[in-house]
Amino acid sequence: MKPITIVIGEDHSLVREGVKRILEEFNDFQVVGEASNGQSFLDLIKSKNPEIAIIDIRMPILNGVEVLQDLKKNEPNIRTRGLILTAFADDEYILDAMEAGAAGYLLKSVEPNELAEAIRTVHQGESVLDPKISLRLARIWNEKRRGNLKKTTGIESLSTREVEVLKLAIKGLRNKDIGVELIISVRTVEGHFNSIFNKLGVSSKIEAVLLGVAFWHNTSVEN
Amino acid sequence: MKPITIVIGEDHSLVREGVKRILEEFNDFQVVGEASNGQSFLDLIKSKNPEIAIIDIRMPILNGVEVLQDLKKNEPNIRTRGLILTAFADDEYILDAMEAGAAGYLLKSVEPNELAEAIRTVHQGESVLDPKISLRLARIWNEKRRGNLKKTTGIESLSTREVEVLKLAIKGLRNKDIGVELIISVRTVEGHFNSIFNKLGVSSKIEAVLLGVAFWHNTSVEN
DNA sequence: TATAACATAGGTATTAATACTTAAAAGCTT
DNA sequence: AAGCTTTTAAGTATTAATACCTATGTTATA
Repeated sequence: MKPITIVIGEDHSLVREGVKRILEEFNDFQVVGEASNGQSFLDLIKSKNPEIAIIDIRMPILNGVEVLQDLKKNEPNIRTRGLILTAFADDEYILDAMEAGAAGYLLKSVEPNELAEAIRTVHQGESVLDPKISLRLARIWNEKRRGNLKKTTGIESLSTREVEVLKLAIKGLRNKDIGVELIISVRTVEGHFNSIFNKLGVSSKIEAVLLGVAFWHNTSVEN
Repeated sequence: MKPITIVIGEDHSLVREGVKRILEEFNDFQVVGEASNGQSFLDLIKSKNPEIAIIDIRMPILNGVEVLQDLKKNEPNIRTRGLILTAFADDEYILDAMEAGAAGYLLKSVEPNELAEAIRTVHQGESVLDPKISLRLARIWNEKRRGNLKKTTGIESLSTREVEVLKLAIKGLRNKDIGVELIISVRTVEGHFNSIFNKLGVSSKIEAVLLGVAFWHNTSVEN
């Protein structure tokens, strides 16, 4: 029986080497390459054409999602299946990764055996999603598909336009510039912020921005 | 020759198991235990009394620094040497960890051989510090010892009062409330922000707050 | 001791942001 | 078709923030 060929993209050497050793203990896997940044990882996948690519999202130069997007866009012949393996359950990344064609999304808290099972599942053409994040994904998924559904809490209750506005604020833009960016009036931007404040239960842009940052960045599942 | 006894505290199974396998390849190391949260890690150290404890900072229940602090405070007989191994170069943690008696501070981007060398060095009674963060630590160290020194870049160039002001802004307070909190006039707060803007090269509180958040929270060295 | 940075704060002027109201077209859901 | 949320945006009023400048006492450092 031929082993499943795997490449690993992960910028932390220790994690990368560790995962490699874990996988090598299973005799149906063969690690055929590893990379420590997104660009060289992309090159690696193109040259080795492995069956499975284990992808860390946070990598220098190109992140894991961008690697997947590039493959989807430019390399229709590459049939490597991407399995995201990350420390964070970052909502945006989850959705982007799935849309970019990721076959699975796992957290680094999975056990070695679970990882092995996930690889085999993905190799057989199915998808895997870490139970810890499937609920979260379901919510975003519905939101995106139906436009909007009954929201529950905070950031997730914002409309798409409100999210756009808030994200620009998180980049440091002031209302006027947000308006220019989105080609709408400052007054409209102000109006959006008014809704945002109400939905988030805050009363200043800074508070809203802080909630946004906490939600979209370093959202550890443990917290 | 007796191997060096090691325990590992790390909440991500995959990383924990990976590090364990890496260490087991060296015949002068012996992993005698592992834990996935701070509390059980603390218990493990007390019961196994290993020579080296490899500690992830971000763990559930108790974080790595708290584990070290507890040992220092309550267990003078435990002579385990703590080696911090983390994905982030979080300034506050670095300093706290060193003060709590950490014998070393490494990033997960070290190579397996470097980790092994670090363990041996620490075992011989010396300290190790990842080169990527030693510069940063030196700066904080001086700052803390001498009160304040010539700062160079960004956040680190802020005076203590300016840091206080900015941190309150990061909690979402507006200038008036920051003044109330610090018992100074709003005008003074404004003045401080003026200096902060100049030092950080920005022109709004939101930008300053964002820089502060990036600096004090999830400050990945790679970015 | 002299210089520099800090922390304090007021003056003045301008711009930005927030609060609240109203309104109208667009797109869904029921 | 009626009802709902979005997205757009203006009116009006008030508060907050930013940009300058000046000034004074303190503290630290060369």
